[in-house]
Amino acid sequence: MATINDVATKAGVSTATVSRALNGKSTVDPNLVSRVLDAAAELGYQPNGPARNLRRQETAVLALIISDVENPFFTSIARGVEDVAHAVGYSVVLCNSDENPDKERRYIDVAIQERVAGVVLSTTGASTNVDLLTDRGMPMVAVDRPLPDVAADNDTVLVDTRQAAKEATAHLITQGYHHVGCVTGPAGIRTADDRLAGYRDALRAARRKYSAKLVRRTEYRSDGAHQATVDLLSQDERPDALLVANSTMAIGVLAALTELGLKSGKDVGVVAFDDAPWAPLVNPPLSVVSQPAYEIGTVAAQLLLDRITDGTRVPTTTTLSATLIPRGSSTKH
Amino acid sequence: MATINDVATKAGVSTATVSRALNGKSTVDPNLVSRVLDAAAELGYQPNGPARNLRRQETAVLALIISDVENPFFTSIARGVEDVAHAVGYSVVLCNSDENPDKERRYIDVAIQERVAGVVLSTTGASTNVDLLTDRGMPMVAVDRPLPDVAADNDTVLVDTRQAAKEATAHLITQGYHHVGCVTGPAGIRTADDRLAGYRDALRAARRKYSAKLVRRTEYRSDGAHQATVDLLSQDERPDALLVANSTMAIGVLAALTELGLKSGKDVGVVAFDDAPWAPLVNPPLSVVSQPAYEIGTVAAQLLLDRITDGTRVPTTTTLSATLIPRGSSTKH
DNA sequence: ATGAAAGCGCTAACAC
DNA sequence: GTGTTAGCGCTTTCAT
Repeated sequence: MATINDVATKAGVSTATVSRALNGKSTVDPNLVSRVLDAAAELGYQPNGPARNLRRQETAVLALIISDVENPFFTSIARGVEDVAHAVGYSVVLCNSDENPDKERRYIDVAIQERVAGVVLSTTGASTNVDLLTDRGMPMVAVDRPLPDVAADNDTVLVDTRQAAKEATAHLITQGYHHVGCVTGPAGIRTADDRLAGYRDALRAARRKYSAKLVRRTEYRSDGAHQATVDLLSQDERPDALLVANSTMAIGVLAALTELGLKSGKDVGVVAFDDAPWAPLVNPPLSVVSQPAYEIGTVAAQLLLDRITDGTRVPTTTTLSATLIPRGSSTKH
Repeated sequence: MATINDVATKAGVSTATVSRALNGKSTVDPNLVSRVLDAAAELGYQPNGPARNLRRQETAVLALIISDVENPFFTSIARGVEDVAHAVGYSVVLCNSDENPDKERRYIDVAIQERVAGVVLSTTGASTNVDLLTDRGMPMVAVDRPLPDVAADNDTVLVDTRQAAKEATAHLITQGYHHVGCVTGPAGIRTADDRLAGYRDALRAARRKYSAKLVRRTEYRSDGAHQATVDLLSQDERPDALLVANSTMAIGVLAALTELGLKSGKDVGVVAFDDAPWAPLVNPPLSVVSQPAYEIGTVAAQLLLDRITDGTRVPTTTTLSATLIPRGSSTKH
């Protein structure tokens, strides 16, 4: 593969001149510039990234570590990050941690080793090595889920998911459901905990008693939620409505209801987090809590880029709000 | 950030020994090994990837260039690629070309510049620079869509989408629909063309006449399909069934039917490509052509890794088959 | 404005 | 088994 040396020889100039011409740095004689450009084109020259990065001690790539590429919420974040990054010449590498602390750890190592310019991280929260990042002053921003307190003191972009969960639950209560239950993610995952907390807030505000029997916690996955729903509804004390913590889970919940011969809305009120594209299509249409995922991505990317250029700026926490979109699945008729 | 030099000094050995100890190459005295490991741990040493890659002239990262991160079909492919790659210590960077030739071109450049070990590409097909890849012998495999003939002669993993489209259309005809229409992607995108071809095959086999009035081609997006559906159904000669080319489009089609007060299955038979997780949930459940997306990914990754280790192996084309899953949306009652 | 040369951090010959 | 050293391809002083 052609190197800068080949180009220099072909153009009859020094490598320094080639470098300058190609990067538009300092001033180079226009004649030489075009000679260099021609030579480069003829040789099909493509700069060697690793060499350049090694020398410059910097890269124009951001790492985005998320927990599930198959979840539309995270892919929307990804798009937001990408759009902002690309606009200023950065590339984004997407790393899928699969809600698995080991994979997350591994990707953090990769990010450090590849000396990426910064990372956007949605942490699983459990015993990871985020401190590796913070310790060496790697620019980074946490999204969707804050870092464990130890690390703290970094830019963060969150959604006020607790408040949203409270509103969604209150909505179900207002709609006349008497025993609202909750299907949320594993303990320790911040969003899962917050949604549960918001759910409890609403019960308290409405003077309903909280019962652990109406709550299930499982992986943020369809099948876990499916099982949990069957389980919840086969008890004596069964819920007549459910707050569901994300759209992947909602699929499992709705499938379970259908199997059990129950109609969402009429028999069991349902509100789920995340406005998946299919939510309006099911029958009845699914009521959702819509999170500004794309915006999370754009804001995070912007913060990250800012921090890369100015490492001293004081860390901020941005909290975006979610909106309840009531549809048929939260009305009895 | 600590370098190999710091570790060497701290451990009282040469950098070569550190390198050997850390990489498990050749044999190093066990005592020295542990001294090195301790020193490295104490310093929080993380190897410098670019430096290593520059020296080794190789990287353990694969690039996966797909056209839509938000499409479950592609994210399943991504998972397949990832799982195989990770098992052997490779990282995967996901690049979203957004069905945009410019972005695709740009990502191909990035892949070359970063000297990735290989690339898995689902090309938009239009005037791209894939030849840059093939010209310099970059290991690569095309998925979902073959490369333009010029480039050719590389590993390819496809789905027999034409055959599947034919079967799906035949199924609709068998179910008693008389005027089957088709909503597919833009001309030039191979999968879109093939699905249309399969549709025509089926019409021919059933001795139905083909009418351009029953066909619409739009972006592989929900809103395009929405518009197309409204358009198709507001003609005099209107279809009573539709073959839809992917699940993103299916969302638009189903939304349009609902708006028009039409019931899928009963009023308009529908079969869509890709078994999205929500497909069984809509009412009636959506009949689909299920493509083995995850398997496309695993096969492609395996082929790519093979080729990386043995550049001389003769290129193969693997064609996987899709399966029709009939559900309620393709029955009149 | 241009060239010579040093050096980023690492690995792999090559010596010993 | 270990150390010395050259050099991967590039950018960037430092001269001129």
